[in-house]
Amino acid sequence: MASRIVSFEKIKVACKNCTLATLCLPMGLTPDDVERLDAIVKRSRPLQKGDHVFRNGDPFHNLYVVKTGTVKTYTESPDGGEQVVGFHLPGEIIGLDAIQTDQHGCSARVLETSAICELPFDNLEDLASHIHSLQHQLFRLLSKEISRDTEMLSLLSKSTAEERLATFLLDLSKRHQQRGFAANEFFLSMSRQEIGSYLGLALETVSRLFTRLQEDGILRVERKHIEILDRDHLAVLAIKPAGSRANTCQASD
Amino acid sequence: MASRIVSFEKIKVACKNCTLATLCLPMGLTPDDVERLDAIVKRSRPLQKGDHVFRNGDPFHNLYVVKTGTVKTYTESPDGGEQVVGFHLPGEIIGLDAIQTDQHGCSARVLETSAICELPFDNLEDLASHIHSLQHQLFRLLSKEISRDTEMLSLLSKSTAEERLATFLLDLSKRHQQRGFAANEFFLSMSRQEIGSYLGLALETVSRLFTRLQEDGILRVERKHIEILDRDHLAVLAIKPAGSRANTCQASD
DNA sequence: CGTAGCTTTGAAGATTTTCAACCTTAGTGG
DNA sequence: CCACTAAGGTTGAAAATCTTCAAAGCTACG
Repeated sequence: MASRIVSFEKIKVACKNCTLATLCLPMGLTPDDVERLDAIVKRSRPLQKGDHVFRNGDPFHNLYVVKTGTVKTYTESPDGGEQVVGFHLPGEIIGLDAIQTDQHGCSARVLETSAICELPFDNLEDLASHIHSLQHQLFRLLSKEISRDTEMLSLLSKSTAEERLATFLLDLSKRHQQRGFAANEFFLSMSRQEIGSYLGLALETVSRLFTRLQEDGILRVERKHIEILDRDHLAVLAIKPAGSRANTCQASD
Repeated sequence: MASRIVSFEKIKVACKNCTLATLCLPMGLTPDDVERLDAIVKRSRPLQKGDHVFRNGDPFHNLYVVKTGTVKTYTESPDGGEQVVGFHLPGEIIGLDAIQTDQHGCSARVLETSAICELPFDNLEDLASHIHSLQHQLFRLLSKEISRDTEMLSLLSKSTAEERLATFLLDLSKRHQQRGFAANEFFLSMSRQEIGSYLGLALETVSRLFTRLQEDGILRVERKHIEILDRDHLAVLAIKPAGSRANTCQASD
């Protein structure tokens, strides 16, 4: 009983191997459990820019953890165009939407050379039914993804182009920071077009906004390199755009 | 072993009591399991139009199953406005996004007199770690919610007002049908404003679109009563709006 | 019957998209 | 080493869609 809960440090070490920080950091796992979790993780070869992690329609076997690099997930329009539905940074898990159908409902492609780990879901499920805290952690993980999507949804249905881009940049910044990178300076691994697709804007609109934010002294933009100069100002734009265009209902009571 | 898997019929009967068709129908549960599942469900009193199921910030204890009626979930803007993030029909489960934070991240209010069941999540989790198929079903449930959100996200970032409304109506229609109601004729329990908020459109735009779809012979609209007259045409609008405004990327390979 | 709330409709205004041209960067091959 | 090309990015002007503001109509409910 005394050593039932392993220290965070030990978990971190164990997880450094499996890149499962996301999964196992906040749990109380025994060393034994960690070992078993570690045993089911497969490290895949590094993927090159443009390679697919999985494609829409592929049978579902694994969840994937982004170890390094960036992954975009997207759906295809009937006319062959891509609709970006997410960008995924190191430590994030993708493929969660496929559990339901046993088929991947979108495609995932790496935006730069990336390392991706595989998590065979059947094994994970088995393990979860033995390790209660792992089960709980998985529920939380799925729930978190739902929260993220809901937030994004709320963003897209409410806001102006400016608010969308500001929110997008702050979100990216936060995620970089959580992963131990600089909060106010980072590289965009995606193109203006991909950002536009994700935010529901034309690529020209994205470009113009970058220019404007730079003119206003809020950002420094140099192609894909972004520096946030005035974070507070950016945060204001993210909440209330210049001319507040309100699609919200006034409370009815 | 012979009677390990209970028949669908028996499950249906058991579930009629607890409105858990969504949860237990596709599973292989023993009669014993069903009983245990049934035992943790609490039937709440009927809620009146405008009552809250839960509010943003409430501590998370239960998931909720809509038994009859309609529920809207929404977040509040700083300025007091409401941003609708979902409409929920009988058989659907709400509160899934709160697992992660132990707090509800949005509010839920019924749009008409509704019956809502409570599912204490702690109990559900305990049960899931004993019943493997229940665990699996819960994972699927959460995954499905993610898929739904992703689809919605894809819709909002891509499309024109017309495409959004057409998709919205087809989605509602499908969900009505799945629940055994008429597919081409139903009542909207939400206002134009709420639809607009959900779809990211001004309420006037929604109203105008209803008028136009009626003029085109695609719908019959009479306040909240909707009849779909030309489903195929509506489906075309949902995929490719009149003047295809494309925020999609052309595939780069 | 009258008021309150929702819906419809019109016209003006704003934001965003589209089309088009041009610029920049990086990579390739002569 | 330089010119050339392709891809991505920027910028401008016109066009379209959607929102906003305003007013009037309809329904329901007390």
